Amino acid sequence: MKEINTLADYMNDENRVSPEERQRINFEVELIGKIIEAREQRGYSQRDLARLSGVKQPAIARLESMRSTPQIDTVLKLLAPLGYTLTIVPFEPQR
Amino acid sequence: MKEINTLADYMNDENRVSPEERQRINFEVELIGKIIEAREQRGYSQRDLARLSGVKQPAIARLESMRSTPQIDTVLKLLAPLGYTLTIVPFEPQR
DNA sequence: ACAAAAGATAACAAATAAGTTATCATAAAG
DNA sequence: CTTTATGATAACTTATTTGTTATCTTTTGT
Repeated sequence: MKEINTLADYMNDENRVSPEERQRINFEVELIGKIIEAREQRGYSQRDLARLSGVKQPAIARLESMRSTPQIDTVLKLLAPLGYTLTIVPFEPQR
Repeated sequence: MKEINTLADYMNDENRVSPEERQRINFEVELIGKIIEAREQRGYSQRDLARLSGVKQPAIARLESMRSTPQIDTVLKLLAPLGYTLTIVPFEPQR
């Protein structure tokens, strides 16, 4: 039985987290990070971004603290005023 | 008053659809198209993809006919077995 | 010390995505 | 013609997101 001490250990354990699931979680973390980073870089408060995106401040707060899994249109509404969008790209499950 | 005859006319009318909203709708259409296309290219039925992704067949059918706005994790679950994922990229609202 | 702004959160309602189960119509295959 | 596979859909439940409104705490700036 492999020792699991950290979250990284857990995430990298093939028997517990599949490459697909890891990819998905990584993307979600990256996405939230990017939104927070871009928002702060532009000097926007959550309320500013709420006004610009049409998504309400409590929803932004929930999302930024990863207590919800947003719908795709919510994500795009938030990214747009931050100067980002999403694209679909090929993905090789790295073995 | 500008004449609106087709959906394209409507979508391209700056006074009705903002660049951000157009971008968002374009992405969602592209996404659905890609999922259908990739699924069929691989010879997968909706039931096949349901088994591979963990998303149920009725949910896939609703999504493919654009009668729902999926959550981001649902999108990623569907894209993974099709060999795709999402990335965040800069977006210039074209004037 | 005070005021203002920020992020977090609580509590509830409204909306909707997703699961569940079953069935239907259609098309393809035998 | 019958069977089989497929996509669509119906009906209902469950789970979750989002909106709404309000408040709280903390931080920042004066």
